Amino acid sequence: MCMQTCSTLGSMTSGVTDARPLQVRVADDVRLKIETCQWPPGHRLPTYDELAVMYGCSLAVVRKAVDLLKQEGLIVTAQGSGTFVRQRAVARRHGIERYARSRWSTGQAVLVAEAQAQGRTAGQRIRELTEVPAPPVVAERFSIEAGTPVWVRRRTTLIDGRPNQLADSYYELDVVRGTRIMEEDTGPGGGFARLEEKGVRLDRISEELMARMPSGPEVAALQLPPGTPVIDLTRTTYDADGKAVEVMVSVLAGDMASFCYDFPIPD
Amino acid sequence: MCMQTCSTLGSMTSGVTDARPLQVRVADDVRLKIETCQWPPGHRLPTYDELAVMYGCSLAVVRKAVDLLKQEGLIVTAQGSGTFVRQRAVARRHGIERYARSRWSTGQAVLVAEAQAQGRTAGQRIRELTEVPAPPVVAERFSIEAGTPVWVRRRTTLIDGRPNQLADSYYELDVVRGTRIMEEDTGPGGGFARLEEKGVRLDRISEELMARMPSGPEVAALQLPPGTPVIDLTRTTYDADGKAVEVMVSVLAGDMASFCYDFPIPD
DNA sequence: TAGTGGTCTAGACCACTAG
DNA sequence: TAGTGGTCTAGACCACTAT
Repeated sequence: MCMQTCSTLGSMTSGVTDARPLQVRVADDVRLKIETCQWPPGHRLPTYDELAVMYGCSLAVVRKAVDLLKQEGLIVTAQGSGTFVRQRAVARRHGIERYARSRWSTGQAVLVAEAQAQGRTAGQRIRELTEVPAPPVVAERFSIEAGTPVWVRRRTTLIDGRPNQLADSYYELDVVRGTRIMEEDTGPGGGFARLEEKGVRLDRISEELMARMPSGPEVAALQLPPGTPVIDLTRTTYDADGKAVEVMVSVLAGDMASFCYDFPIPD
Repeated sequence: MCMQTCSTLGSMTSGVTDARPLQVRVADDVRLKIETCQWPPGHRLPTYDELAVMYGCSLAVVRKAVDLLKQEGLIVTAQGSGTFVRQRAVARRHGIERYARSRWSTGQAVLVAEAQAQGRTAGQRIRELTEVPAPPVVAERFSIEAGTPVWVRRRTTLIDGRPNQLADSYYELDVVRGTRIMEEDTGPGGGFARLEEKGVRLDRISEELMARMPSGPEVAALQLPPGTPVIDLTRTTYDADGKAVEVMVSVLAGDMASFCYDFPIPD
């Protein structure tokens, strides 16, 4: 195999200290090869040993450089098998049409309807159904005292079998008492349909989004590849009187989510 | 100083291999201390040497653990000074009211109006004003052939002096020809005001968001702390005929951005 | 079994910050 | 100047994958 040293890494031979760290220069060079498709998606990179020879550095430096590119989400490593240029996951689009009343009022839950529209399969696993003291974020939106008992429905949603969201839906107790929202299976149309059955007229939704890096446990729960951020999404649903009836606090895998909002220019 | 070994890291003494990597256990323990505010924001962590003694491991393992927490955005390191629990930056909220016609039609640019409303100062630096072949994403939204010449206005926006967004606004040539959108200073009310002056009636906006990790150059341009994701935001502005008149492709620092959308439940 | 990536050690030296 | 975090080396051993 052709294995030649790369002489493009700036002043590596001289002892001058005006260059960036070796690991960064190595990472830059590899990134360039990937971005120019010299190493296309799915391509197997040279082994650590080979890279060390190519760039004339130690294994530890190669590891650091590979770590940097993993953090950027550019490559993935597979123990015993190799290092590969990452195939970007196709993100699922979240448009506001997923909340269309015509769908859930006819028995199709939001999650399932949206997945079907995009040719995917949806699933969910209930993690917990219980009464808890309202966390500050939730209390604020319900305009109640933090710590007031509220009902929470914690679930993990799955797309094509892969967990993609940790979603906790909060309700005031008297809103859900006696409804199937307190049960594992909420029935046709999901929670929204149950609320309207009870006489609550759902009117508006407010969504707030932020991006951040996942914690260790979130990486595990969502099976996140390295270098994948998460989206914190807080969704508040209001009734016709402007009263919040559901607050959903969720964490989504960033590589599987894209959001789309379409709105008229406000006056 | 009280410096005792931590015995909470699972089976560290036994040679059994059923535990997670040392660096992960160390990171977990430190994360716990931070989350429980035993080490509050701004607190200086023990030095690498001290941590190595505390956890009974080598310096390299401590470095790895610290790297993990840096990636999570939980801590920051300062060479020569120490390691500190990160103070979360207060994110700027982006609500759709920032596009209100009443503001820019009276001479206040969107960027400035939004910053002022939140008690911050806004600024911008024009990086480039030129004609380019339309990138695929842009061409698609304009419904033109990719590669067709379009006008682009590349700028870096600043909030409180820190760069927070790389924004490239694209226009079809005959839309901007002869307007101040082709100049550095677009004048009062910004590009939106100039378009309406020309007889274009702006009607709707569509925003698409995705989160990802920044590339090396983006980290530099946006001065991103480690462990900070970016938001890819593509904004398309349509006129009353449903024709796209501006496509803005931008990259925002994730730790300074939060988005809020409020909409009626669709039928 | 050979070869891959992952974990871990011990230690040298440099760059930066603070007193 | 002392002490901090950052870079880098050399090498041992383990866990996993392919053949």
